[in-house]
Amino acid sequence: MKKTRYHHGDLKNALIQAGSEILAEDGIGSLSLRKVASRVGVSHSAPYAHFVDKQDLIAAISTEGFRMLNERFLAVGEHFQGNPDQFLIELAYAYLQFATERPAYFKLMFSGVLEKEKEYPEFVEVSKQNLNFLIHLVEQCQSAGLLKSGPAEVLAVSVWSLVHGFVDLYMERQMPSTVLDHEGVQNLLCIVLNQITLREIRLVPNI
Amino acid sequence: MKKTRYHHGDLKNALIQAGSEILAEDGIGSLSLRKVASRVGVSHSAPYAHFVDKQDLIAAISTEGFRMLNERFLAVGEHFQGNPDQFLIELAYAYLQFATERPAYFKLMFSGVLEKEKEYPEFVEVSKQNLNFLIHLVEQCQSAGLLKSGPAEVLAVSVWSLVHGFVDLYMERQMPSTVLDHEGVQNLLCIVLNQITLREIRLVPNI
DNA sequence: ACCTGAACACCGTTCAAGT
DNA sequence: ACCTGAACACCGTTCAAGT
Repeated sequence: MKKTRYHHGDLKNALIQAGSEILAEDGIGSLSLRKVASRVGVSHSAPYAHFVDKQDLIAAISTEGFRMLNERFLAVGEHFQGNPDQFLIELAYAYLQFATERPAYFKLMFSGVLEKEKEYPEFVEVSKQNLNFLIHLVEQCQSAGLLKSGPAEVLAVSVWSLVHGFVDLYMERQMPSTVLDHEGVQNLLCIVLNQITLREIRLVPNI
Repeated sequence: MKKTRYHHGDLKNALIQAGSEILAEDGIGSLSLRKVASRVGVSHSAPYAHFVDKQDLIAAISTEGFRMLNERFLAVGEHFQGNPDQFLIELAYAYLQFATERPAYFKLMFSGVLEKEKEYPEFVEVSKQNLNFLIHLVEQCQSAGLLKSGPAEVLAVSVWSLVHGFVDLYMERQMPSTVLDHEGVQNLLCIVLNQITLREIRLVPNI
């Protein structure tokens, strides 16, 4: 809020915000420290008072992305409580939706731009939250007879692999157009998801 | 072979080769046109006689990567002819192995570094070959009763999504260490793969 | 046809200096 | 404590000029 002050007040968050905007507008290739700095109206070296690195800024933006994905997961969770069939398909759909609506974020988060993620505790923390939510969801699907029994953690990894792989290949335009044109993305995602379910699940239009 | 000539002879391939080497040695962040040029001993503007862009060079290197992956697939195919159970697990393992042995290549190929892949016909061609091989393999697994029946193309997309997602998340260090330490990567990949098989398949040590 | 060298507009990062 | 400006070593890309 309080901008154009000579000490600015909250430059760190302003830089993260500006970085997110540049990412959304012009893609990952245009995300430079100097551009971020100039967008908030500070000198190109000002960011170094708040981030040790470009990597450090990227870690913050990436963490923000995982937080956004997390929010979508939680929204799905709250909306479909006690209906595991819908749970799984809506979670997958939320994943796909996030990727298509915020492609640059998705790319930043899952394309190894951030080199040493283990060194950023906030990043590790929010990643862990995402996985824990997924494990919890898998457990509910298991007790509803929708998924195989067995260690929920392992099954969560399977579900995540399938959904992430599908969405990633879709974003990379590696999905064969023959199949995409015929089925549509959402429908295809549903069919793919059914490879690991015990009962057939169906796509519902509303969220 | 004929180097240090003033017209060089085969600069285009030499640049691709040098780019591959830099990629393998120092990672994707160090891959610059200028460095590639200096490695083969030409001026920094010489590459522009053979590539319109940095993207153009990246397309060539990326295509090279898909060709390498293709070769590994074919090797698996030749080795395990008529044994669909081994087919599937070995294919997944080959995918994982390629990613771990050539992480920079894997990242380059599947991280959206190449912006408009559709504009590079060789890239499109080799991608198509990969998918066709996978479809063919899925058909064999289907007739052996290892995979669900149904359109092989759709199932191929499912298999690929699962394997790619697993390997990608593993490379991004998003796999929970709890499960990784307990199972081991290859074993976990096998367990994950079993989520889509009708019969249980097991990991075999040799390739 | 293929390559060079200077030039331009960008980068990330550092550091002495200012408030 | 927070920010600026000059400086350095890098980029991608262009273009007139050389062979």
